[in-house]
Amino acid sequence: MGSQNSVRVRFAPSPTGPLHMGGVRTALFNYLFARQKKGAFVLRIEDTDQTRYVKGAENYIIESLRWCGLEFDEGPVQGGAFGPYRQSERKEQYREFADLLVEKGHAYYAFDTAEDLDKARKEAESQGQTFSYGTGSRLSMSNSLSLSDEEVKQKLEAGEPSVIRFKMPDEVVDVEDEDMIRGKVSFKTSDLDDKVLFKADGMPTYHLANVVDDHLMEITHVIRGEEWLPSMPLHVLLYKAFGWDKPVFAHLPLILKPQGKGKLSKRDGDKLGFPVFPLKWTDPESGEVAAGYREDGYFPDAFINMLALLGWNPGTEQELFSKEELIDAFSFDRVNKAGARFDPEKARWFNHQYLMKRSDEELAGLFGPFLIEKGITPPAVDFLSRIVALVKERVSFVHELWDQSFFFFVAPESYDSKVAKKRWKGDVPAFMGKLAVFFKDWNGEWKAEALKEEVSSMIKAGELNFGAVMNSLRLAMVGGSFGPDLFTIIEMLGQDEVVSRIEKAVDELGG
RNA sequence: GGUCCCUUCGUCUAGUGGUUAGGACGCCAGGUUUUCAUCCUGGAAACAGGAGUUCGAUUCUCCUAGGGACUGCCA
Repeated sequence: MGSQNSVRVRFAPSPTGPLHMGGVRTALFNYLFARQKKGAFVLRIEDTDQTRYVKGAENYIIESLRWCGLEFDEGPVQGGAFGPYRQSERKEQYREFADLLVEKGHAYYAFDTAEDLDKARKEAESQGQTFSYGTGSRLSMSNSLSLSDEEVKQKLEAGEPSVIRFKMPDEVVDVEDEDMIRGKVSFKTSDLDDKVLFKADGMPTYHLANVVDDHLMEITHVIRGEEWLPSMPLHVLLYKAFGWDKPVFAHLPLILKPQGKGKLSKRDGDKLGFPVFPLKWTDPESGEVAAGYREDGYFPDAFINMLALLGWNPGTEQELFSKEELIDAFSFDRVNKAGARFDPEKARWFNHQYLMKRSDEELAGLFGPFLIEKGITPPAVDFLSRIVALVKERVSFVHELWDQSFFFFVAPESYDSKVAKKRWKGDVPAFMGKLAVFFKDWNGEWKAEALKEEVSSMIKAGELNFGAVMNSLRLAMVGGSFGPDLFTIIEMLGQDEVVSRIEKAVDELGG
């Protein structure tokens, strides 16, 4: 076992495309556990299937985890004492372990072609059954158990393609394991088949590679998705066959789609308009683009917080957790067994909470590029920060700041007709003209409070409807019935701009 | 079909034999606000069904139903 029993966990994705948010959550739970136990978090790339390799996927995975703030201690980029960290680079070692199993009588060679297997499956299917390569059928297939030693030797020497299969015990035994999340889980070997461990192309399958590497890398806890639960007994048997200590397993519940049946997929995101991937991904083959949380404006800590609460809860009413708090509070016995439906609305809410926590200065800095995109030169940081402070509680994303604050940068181009119809009538238009003059002639300090006081007394003196005037004035300033405190806007806009906007409104809406 | 896993408000969930079944998101209503948003208050909303065990089941057991995963020389 590992030196001084320290915890070592790994996240072992396959570089077959962008990392799904479910994968990110798996990485997160591994990370939280490792950090809490002062252990190591390892990234291992499971690229034993050359046919499914997708260019850029590994990079994407690494960048995604970095964006999420899940830094690992060992991995393909920075290396470590247990490298290499790509299975393709560990290729040589697997054959010898597979052979070892054959020697020990726990595995055997099989020569059946893909066509043979296909045929067997179809045949079984036509009889309403499912073909299983295992104790009941292996003697009727082509392998080192059914063939004579001579035949086997001949085939092997002739270089005939062959795979190595695990030999399930002939006697029925119960394979049990204590899962950190599910407790006791048990399978009967009679229900299991002889899985391929080593492929004809010279590469191991996931099952062999994962067990060998987890052992060699001294992984103490295997934390992975529930989709691996059915192969748990095979892995347990593999550890036993090798005579190795097995790690502790934890199978995480799945993340389900917001509506309908099944697990969350890319299609759900397209359909309901939310990302399924941490980062934007452009498929190198088709050029198809998939949205990412980062590009959609989510903060990484909000994303992580939301993910952590999907399947785990602290048992208290706290919902907002920093990464450090998560590390501290996380526990497998508070991870749910049932799959969790993803709720895009709540994801939004999390982001809103995190946006509110950000300082105005930081948000102003993030807002700048959006202004430039609109052709506006961002004002000084302290001024932009004041604007952000006024509107940030109305948005969930930085990019939404524009819709709530555009009027600080440009005069409204149109006026909400419903508001105009309701407010801009009677004595109001004429009064607006007076207001323009009033503001123009104002000699005092240009401050919200003083201006408000003056305008209020003017309204009273003229016996006008307070709401109608205020809303009309707002209409002139922002173009509608929204936005922060009116006189704060007026103060920030400045005397000339305010006068010009009122004149423009009188011009367009009538005076 | 087979194997395994799962089942509390629409959703995420608390609950570990006796609770008015709690919180959050969303939704609705009222209040605050010159508007909108925030905020505050309130509201509707759940133990899948059936048998047991028990003085008493959301909680324990079994069955049924439903959901999910797996069932590749993919991971």
